[in-house]
Amino acid sequence: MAATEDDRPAAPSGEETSVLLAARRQKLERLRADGIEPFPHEYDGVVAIADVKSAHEALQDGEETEDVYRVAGRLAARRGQGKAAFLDLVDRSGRIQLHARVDVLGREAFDRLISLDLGDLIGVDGAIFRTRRGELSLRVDGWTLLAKSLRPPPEKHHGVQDVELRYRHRELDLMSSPEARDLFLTRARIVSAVRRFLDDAGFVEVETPVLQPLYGGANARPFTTHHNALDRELYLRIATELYLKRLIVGGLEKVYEIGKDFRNEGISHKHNPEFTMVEFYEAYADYEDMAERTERLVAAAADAAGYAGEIDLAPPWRRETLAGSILSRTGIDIMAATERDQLAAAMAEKGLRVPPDDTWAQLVDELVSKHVEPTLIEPTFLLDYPVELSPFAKRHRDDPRLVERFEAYVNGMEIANAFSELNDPDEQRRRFEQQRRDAEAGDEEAQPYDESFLQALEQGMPPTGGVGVGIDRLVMLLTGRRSIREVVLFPAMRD
RNA sequence: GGGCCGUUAGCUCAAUUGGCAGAGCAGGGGACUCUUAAUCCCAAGGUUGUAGGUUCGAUUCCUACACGGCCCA
Repeated sequence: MAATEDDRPAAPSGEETSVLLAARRQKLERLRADGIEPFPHEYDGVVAIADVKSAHEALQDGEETEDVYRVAGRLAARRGQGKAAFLDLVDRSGRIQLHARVDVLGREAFDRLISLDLGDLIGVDGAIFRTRRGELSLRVDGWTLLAKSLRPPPEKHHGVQDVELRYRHRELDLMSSPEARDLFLTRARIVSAVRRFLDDAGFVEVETPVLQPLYGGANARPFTTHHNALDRELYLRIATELYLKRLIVGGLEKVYEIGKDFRNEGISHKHNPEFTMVEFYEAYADYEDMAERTERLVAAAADAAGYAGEIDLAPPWRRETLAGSILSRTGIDIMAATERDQLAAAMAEKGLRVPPDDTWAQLVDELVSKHVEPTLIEPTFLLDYPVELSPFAKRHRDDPRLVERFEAYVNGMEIANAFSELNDPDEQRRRFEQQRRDAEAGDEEAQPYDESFLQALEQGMPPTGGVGVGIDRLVMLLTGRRSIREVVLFPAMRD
């Protein structure tokens, strides 16, 4: 009968889409009806697929063994031949081909195996062999359903391509993309390497508050939240700096923290509102010492990541003063043009854009980010910042207009920031007062006045060097990714 | 915040000037004991991001919005 407008089924809706889901649910119910538990509790003795394969690389084409293994993972593909079938099983370490044969398994177990859905999780006992075509495979002697999958997996060959879907449902990206799995395993190795490097150097890992009565330690706006029982506002930290320095006051001497900071600012390829930072502080050290530690830490992380990029990260890195870098790129001497209008005039003379409301410090920042940063491809320390830009850094021993501070740049991107830490409490108090004036003048990123921190400094803090390294950016650098969202498992997304 | 691009089946992608919205994978039925993007046969799968507008007719043109990407600030 020819279909006409009138016999067409009613316009399909969400229910129609769920034909695929209904088929899987039906299989689930069938399994239960047949007395098979679709979600068993355990499966002991599993071996990584990569280990199974590497132990038998020497097998000849067509050679069979009775070396049996137990593997487990997700069913990724199926190629049936009627009374035999090949299936691909994927675990975190890799993929292995399974060979299911009715004469080995018996009719029932065989039929049940090949009627599984792609995406189902199974465990397999079997003997390793190499097919006549040369692929290491496992002959399925027995198998167990470990978890029924009730949703179809991503496309078998292309995986998830839609960027939005990859970010919102990273599990789909991970299950379908070995590259995605490798990336996040590499990220984990980088974090481990950072921790190991600092542990080995005698640093103590600590944890300081994420929820803070007062935020500080960076120029950024915070997220605020509310504590119900205390009925008060709390802030999510923007940095760990001030608490870590209190631990230096307390005598822990070398401390570090790896954790999330939260900054209430725009999202870009270099910025996620929550990001991972390692900060480490070392008593009796200055910023020069910290520069050496930083370049060695990054080299250690690069080694752990198997970094093979074009940029040479081996120490020692290039060192350049901030003022010198601006002078060489633009011909403007910020140490000569020390007044706001002087600098603005110098910039105008060179034909550079001058944001009319910017302060002297903001103009310097503008010059650096526009004209210097993009040129810093090889790893470079920019040294000696204007005091106005650095409320927690100690004055430069040779020039009172500067502080002893560096930012480390690689591939045009800032990856670290460090100071000889300001430990004179009276000087710190004056800096806070300046910040308060900046805030009153409308600077939303100015530091709040932190009396508690000042009291800590008054107890006496040894000369100290401190560094913060952005872990996400380090991972970007070491894995060659252009967006922070690629290296964060679940990046911030709009609803 | 501005500009450009994108959004079509569960997934990956097509669709001529504005003229019946297609394919591959996955899923359903069947054949197949060395396949590997397995193959072959059959059937099914759609509110084309959302809301409007123009038109006899819109996936296609226009407006707004949402989400995402790239570039700029």
